[in-house]
Amino acid sequence: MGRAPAEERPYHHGDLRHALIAAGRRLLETQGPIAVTLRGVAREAGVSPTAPYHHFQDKQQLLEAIAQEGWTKLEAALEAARAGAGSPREAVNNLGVAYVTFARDNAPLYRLMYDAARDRADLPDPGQRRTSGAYGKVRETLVAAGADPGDSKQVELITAAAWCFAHGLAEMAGFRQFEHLKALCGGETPFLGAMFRQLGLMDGPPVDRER
Amino acid sequence: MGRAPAEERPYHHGDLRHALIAAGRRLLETQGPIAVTLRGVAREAGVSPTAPYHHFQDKQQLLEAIAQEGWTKLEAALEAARAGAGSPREAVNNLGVAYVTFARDNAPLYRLMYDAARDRADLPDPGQRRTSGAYGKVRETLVAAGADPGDSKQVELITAAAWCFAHGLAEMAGFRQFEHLKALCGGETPFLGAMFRQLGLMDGPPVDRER
DNA sequence: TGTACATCAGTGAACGCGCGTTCACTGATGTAC
DNA sequence: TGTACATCAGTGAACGCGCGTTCACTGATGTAC
Repeated sequence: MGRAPAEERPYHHGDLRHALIAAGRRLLETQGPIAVTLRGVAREAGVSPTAPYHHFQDKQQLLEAIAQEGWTKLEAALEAARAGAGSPREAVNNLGVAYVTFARDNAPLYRLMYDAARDRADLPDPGQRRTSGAYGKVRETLVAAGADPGDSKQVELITAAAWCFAHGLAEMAGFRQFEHLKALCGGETPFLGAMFRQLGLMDGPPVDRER
Repeated sequence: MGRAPAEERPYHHGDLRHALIAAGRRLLETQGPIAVTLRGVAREAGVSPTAPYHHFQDKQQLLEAIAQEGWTKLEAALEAARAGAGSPREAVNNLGVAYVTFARDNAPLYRLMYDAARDRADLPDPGQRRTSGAYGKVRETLVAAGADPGDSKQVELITAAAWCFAHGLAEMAGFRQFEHLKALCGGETPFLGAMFRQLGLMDGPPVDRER
């Protein structure tokens, strides 16, 4: 049952908290969201059904921890995408593609992230932390690509629009209806590029702000 | 328990199928998605736990029927919004606002609709029925507003973009982070208008955005 | 250094619960003759 | 028109299941003296 033979496993796990989060993500990806139960996660981690209570108050907190780790992963993926861009313009495109790619590669996790956020009516980081967090990264990148930092309302509008669009695209891109369009565009990535071009974020005057 | 006193209710319900769908939607809105169980729906309809089996093969089919009715309602809302517009341009805006409004006013139903669709990897109508259905309505309206009907790839791109954007906006608009921005815009509806304007669908004839 | 003891991190049995579904049934309805 | 009978649409008891959570416990670890 456990991941390691029982005789090698010490009584004290060492880092059960993270092991439980990892087990939860594993179940999420292989069995889907309904498999992520407290008992199921404990089972997957090779531990008794009550062990998780030493690390999480209840099931909800375990789910939140899994979601939180998802946001951290997403943030890292966005940072990597932005860092690899040759220009601010390219950074915006890369960010969008990275966002949708993350959502598609980790679909059940992505959904859990938003389910947890919805329960609190709050995204995990934007708003509070204005510069860090995934949302803040998008805003920064859009400003670097030419959004007028003096017009804060417009910056917020354009950031919100980009975020909503990426989210909608991420949730839709799995539907079969879009396969024909993807083929017309010549593949998944060109399709995403073409879609983001509809948003027109990158069609402004070519203002370059090297940092 | 039942909606009518037991002594007034005949043994044969008459239209239990629709009564169950209505009961399901009622539970969905008042108790949330986890309350929508087969037994719970039967209870809410004032009927024994096994009665639904005479109308639905299993729980999944009941959920699908609830979702299907949701799509029909959405379609009607979009049609009404389009019909009330003075110009094609206005129709596009109204359609977007109506979509998001529907999603916000029927949030749990809206989510169920997409959950059911995701299980099949298919939206319920677009693709197959090119002109009818909610998706087809959006496409028609965009063409009427100036999209070049000869460029079918561009029509599909713009329709997909509009749909994804509206969906993303619908899912995001409930988060607290956007309240400040809504206030800046002067309310919910102006906010939605400003957001849709970011998409640029209504700012002149669709230009060739290839660079 | 050794030891008593508090604390931490597990176990395993047990609980009550509501679920989806099956089964055999019964009451109501429609129809052929 | 009455009646036998098939069919339809409900009931209610029962099933096995897995869940979240509680409880009292035990083994392992850290620390004060």
